Amino acid sequence: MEEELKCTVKHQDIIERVKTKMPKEEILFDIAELFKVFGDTTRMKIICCLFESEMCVCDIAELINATQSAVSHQLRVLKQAKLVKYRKEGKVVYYSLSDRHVEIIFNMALEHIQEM
Amino acid sequence: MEEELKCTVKHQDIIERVKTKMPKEEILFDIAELFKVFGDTTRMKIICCLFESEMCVCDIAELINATQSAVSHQLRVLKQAKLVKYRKEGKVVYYSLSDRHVEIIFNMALEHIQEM
DNA sequence: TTTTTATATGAATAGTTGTTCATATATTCA
DNA sequence: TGAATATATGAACAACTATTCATATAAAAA
Repeated sequence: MEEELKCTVKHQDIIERVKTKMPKEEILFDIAELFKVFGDTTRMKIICCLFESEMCVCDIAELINATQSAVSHQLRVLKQAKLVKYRKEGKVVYYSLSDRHVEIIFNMALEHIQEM
Repeated sequence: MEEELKCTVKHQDIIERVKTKMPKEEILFDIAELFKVFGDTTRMKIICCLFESEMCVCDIAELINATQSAVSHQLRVLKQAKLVKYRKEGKVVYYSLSDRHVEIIFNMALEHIQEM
């Protein structure tokens, strides 16, 4: 790891400054994990469904044209990331977004995409 | 795909409404691709370095404790996603963020993380 | 109680991705 | 020109991930 690096540029002042301002390793990891969850088309579609209203699993599956199983697996990922919450009504489970951040983050990305 | 789905809940009114408001497949794909780029710790670290100032490859490598090769590969990914730009000065290449959206998206995620 | 329906989940598999290693390219310096 | 330095890149490999298939669970309906 060190041996391979022969570069000697090292703007030491900048390096020091950045080092102090850089978020902790653990926070960077968590943020990357969060973005990883957004980084899948199926999950992105599910999230978009939920912008409108809460929705049950089989409606989501129909809407995004995926199997019930695939949707259920991905909802679990979203649930673990605390991006969605759910309520049960008999045998039907209704999912919804857990907070407004999701939509804000989505819109920022959309804006970035559309400017390119 | 269809045969496995026996669910018959189908709130047809909601399905129709969501269908019309849902962004196009292609846009959702692009957004997911963008988030995928954010969804890696190494790239996240590189991005954080660049919040402060432009920086050359070997300084980034030293700062985040990664090999020159790994950093270079990931800078390529960031470049393809148009998240970073670069300028050459002799044999040294200085990378910087291509726009302010990156920081906004990052901060939204940070906020979300810290509320959980 | 048996059947049907809605959802969840484990295992297997195929596809993707990040790192490393070796090497290529390009620029500077002696 | 030749050596050293900064960066880029292709190939190989290991690790991870999303889907499918089969099946489990749980609630409702018959």
